[in-house]
Amino acid sequence: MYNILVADDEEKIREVIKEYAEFEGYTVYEAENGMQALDMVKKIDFDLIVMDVMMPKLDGFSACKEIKKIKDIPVLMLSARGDEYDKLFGFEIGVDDYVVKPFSPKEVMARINVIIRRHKPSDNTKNETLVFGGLEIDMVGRNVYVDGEKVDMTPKEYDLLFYLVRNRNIALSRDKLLEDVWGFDFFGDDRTVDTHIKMLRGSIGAYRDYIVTLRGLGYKFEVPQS
Amino acid sequence: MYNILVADDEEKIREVIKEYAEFEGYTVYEAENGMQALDMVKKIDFDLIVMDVMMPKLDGFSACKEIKKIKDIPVLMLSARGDEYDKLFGFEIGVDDYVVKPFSPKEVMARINVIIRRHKPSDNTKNETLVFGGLEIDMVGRNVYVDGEKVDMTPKEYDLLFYLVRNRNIALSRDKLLEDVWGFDFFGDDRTVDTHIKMLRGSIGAYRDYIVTLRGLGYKFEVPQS
DNA sequence: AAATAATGTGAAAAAATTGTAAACATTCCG
DNA sequence: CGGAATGTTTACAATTTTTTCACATTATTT
Repeated sequence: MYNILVADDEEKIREVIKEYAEFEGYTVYEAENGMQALDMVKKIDFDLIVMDVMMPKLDGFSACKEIKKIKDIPVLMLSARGDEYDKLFGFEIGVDDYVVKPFSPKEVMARINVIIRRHKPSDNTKNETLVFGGLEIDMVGRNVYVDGEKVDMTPKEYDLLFYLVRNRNIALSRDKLLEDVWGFDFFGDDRTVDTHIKMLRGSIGAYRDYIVTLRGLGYKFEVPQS
Repeated sequence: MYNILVADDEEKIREVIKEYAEFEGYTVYEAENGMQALDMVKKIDFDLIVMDVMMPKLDGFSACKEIKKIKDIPVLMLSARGDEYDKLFGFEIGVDDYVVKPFSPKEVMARINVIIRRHKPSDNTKNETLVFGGLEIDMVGRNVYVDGEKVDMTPKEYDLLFYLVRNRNIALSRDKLLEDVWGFDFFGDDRTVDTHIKMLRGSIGAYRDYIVTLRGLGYKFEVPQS
């Protein structure tokens, strides 16, 4: 019924959680590190990810950050220590809950149940398409309609548009866009953003000026008044 | 903006949470026991309830159960022990999160923020706008309105205005302005500031004298008392 | 009131930013 | 493997913005 991904480099930990979760009817997948988790997220739709902070290749926090860019999947973080800074940082980047090792499997399961129960109903709200005049945006289905006509775009265009729309009415610098849409590991040129904005504007045709240029800064999505 | 109810029989606990929460902009109400909390829930719409398990008259779990019958308000439970049984029971009756005493106020605040953010999906539609008479300033969206009319400005004008407004009622020397708005690496003329003040005053038209000249010093933003 | 100093203003010169297209690089697929 | 699609960089023109500077105006001091 529900798919769970358990990402931890310790096999024992994965085993324990898997056992408990499968007993409660979840389908459990495993990943050994953050990178692997990230790859799996791209392919499979998980309902929850249980992730260790300390993992080789890509640590839990970074993996979480990247995952949140792709899909809105709740994350339950496991940590070896109850370090408060870790916790605070985790909550900031969108971790939904936090369990300190050594943990009781029962508690972890209780928290998993709470998170899933809470996350599911909100799906109803998320399915809606945002409508800005003749520009309709369905982020879940990755569809964009211009005057009722569906338009195809490149992946980056979708990502960029969705990010702009999610953060509409907010001034976004090129750096911010690069960091959040491209990823922390992008070391390219500022102007790449401009090129994609150009293409995106081309794709949304008549609504091209919903994407406002903020000279000396970057861009923002804003529906013009009246 | 958000209303929080803190229910605990220990005044000290209530105080601490109240202090932290008010600092973050929440409106905090207090209840000394479960029964009082229940009564208040009937009258006031809270966005979150922080509740102790051990309370006179009506304990936290029972109060939570009763409250959930009336309204769907998220509950963050405080408990003296880290008793696993308590936790499991709490999650079952709809407790959203669980913090064990003694807790760190910062962690509690982080959890409060997470729960509220999750329950009320952020509304990006409107930004906080500072209003000075007919001069409205939305720094997040980089918008400035003069008598309801949106005005376009150059990057430096925005930066300068925002800086002046952020530091309103404070005398700012040209050097200070150059250092903070232009950057430490600007090696130009003092008078550059004057030119930009001139342009800025032009842009905000009727409200031009909200930017006050301080002879021999620099400038400041100050709304004149009629 | 005259002299002095500081600020306001307009316009030209200098600098920076952005839109765009095209070249180049990379990834994705069959 | 090879071609198509996508992504990135680069170059350049058009435009906007910033800075400077000369002079006007205003305020302050003597």
